[in-house]
Amino acid sequence: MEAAGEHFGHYGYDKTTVSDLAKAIGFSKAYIYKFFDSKQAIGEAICSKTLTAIVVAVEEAVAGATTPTEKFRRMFKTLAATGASLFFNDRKLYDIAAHSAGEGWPSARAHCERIRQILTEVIREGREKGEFERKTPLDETVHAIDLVMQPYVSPLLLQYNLDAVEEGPAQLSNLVLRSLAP
Amino acid sequence: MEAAGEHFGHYGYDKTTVSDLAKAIGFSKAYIYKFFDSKQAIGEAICSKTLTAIVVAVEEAVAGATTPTEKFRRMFKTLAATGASLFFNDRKLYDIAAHSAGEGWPSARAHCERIRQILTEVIREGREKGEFERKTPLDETVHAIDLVMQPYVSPLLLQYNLDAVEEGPAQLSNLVLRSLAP
DNA sequence: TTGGTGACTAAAAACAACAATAGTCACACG
DNA sequence: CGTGTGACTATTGTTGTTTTTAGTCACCAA
Repeated sequence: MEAAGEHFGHYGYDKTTVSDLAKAIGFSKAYIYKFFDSKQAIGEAICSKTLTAIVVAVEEAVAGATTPTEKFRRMFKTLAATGASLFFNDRKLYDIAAHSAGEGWPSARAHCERIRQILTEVIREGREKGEFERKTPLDETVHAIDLVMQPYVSPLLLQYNLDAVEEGPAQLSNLVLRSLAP
Repeated sequence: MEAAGEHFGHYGYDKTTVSDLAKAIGFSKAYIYKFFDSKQAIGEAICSKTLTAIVVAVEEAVAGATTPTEKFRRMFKTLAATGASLFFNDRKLYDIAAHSAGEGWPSARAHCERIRQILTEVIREGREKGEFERKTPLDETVHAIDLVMQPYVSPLLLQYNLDAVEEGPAQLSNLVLRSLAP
């Protein structure tokens, strides 16, 4: 896993062979296939790791805020910022994540699902505290906001929205929060 | 232009040569270059034509509604529906439009600009009639809603949102309209 | 039985030789 | 002088060939 992170991050997914990985850890290629079903499985594993880092950053940002309103703002902002940072600083890893999202790999699906869960929790808390309106069905609200965030959640879409990564989330947060007003 | 529409729509941009176009209209290839600076220019021209059809459909949908609220709903829905229809029925033309958006050609930029203008007009009218809130600066409101619609406006992004093309616009319309409530 | 491998194959990538194409230009015709 | 073109080139795409590479398997050693 460590070696894979190194190599994928440095040379990219396509340019690193399973033999390279084997050599790096001093074992034979065949042995690697005792632990991973395929090269793609290795890719998914490190993709998961990468995306989990984003989720962790988002969770920390949310935990660091007090009101649900502020939690939502930070959540959205952090999501876009860490995603963009990944794009600019670890392009090779980003490309794997984008590919993963494009192919609908489980790792990418899980990531979207996690983000959605965090969002649901923030909204739920906001409703409980009376900060957000309660008329619209929770599912509907969450789903709509999820759609709004999608361009910044999915690595596949993020790359087309990099120019809006600074202002976009803030402005969209404002819009969403107006729609959540009781 | 007619021949280009035919050929691009049938065989795709890459697979039709400028010579094909010349042959189709009974002139030499060199003569075409008296009217167009490059093959890309021809592509942009028919791309413009394609995207204009979408704008026209949207304009008609807006004109057919009475209240600004309804105008916005129809605008969004029609935008996504005609875009998706282009994708499924004229895939080759869609691909040109997507490529155009990806490369930032003027034709695609102009299209986004037109959509934004229509949106601005709808919001402005809604504010005048007291249907929409007036506290938020108009520019900010429009820009944020524009960001929300982007995944359905840009052919480049639309292709990744085809699964949400049925429900998405309706749900996002609801969200946006809640945010516009006075 | 658990930890580990070299040797193999089918599929895919890299490459090189070749063909097709975008774009130009000097020039012909009325 | 306006309408139109064949012939040319640099570049891009295609095609067929050779190398790599993902993935398997029978087998070895402790």
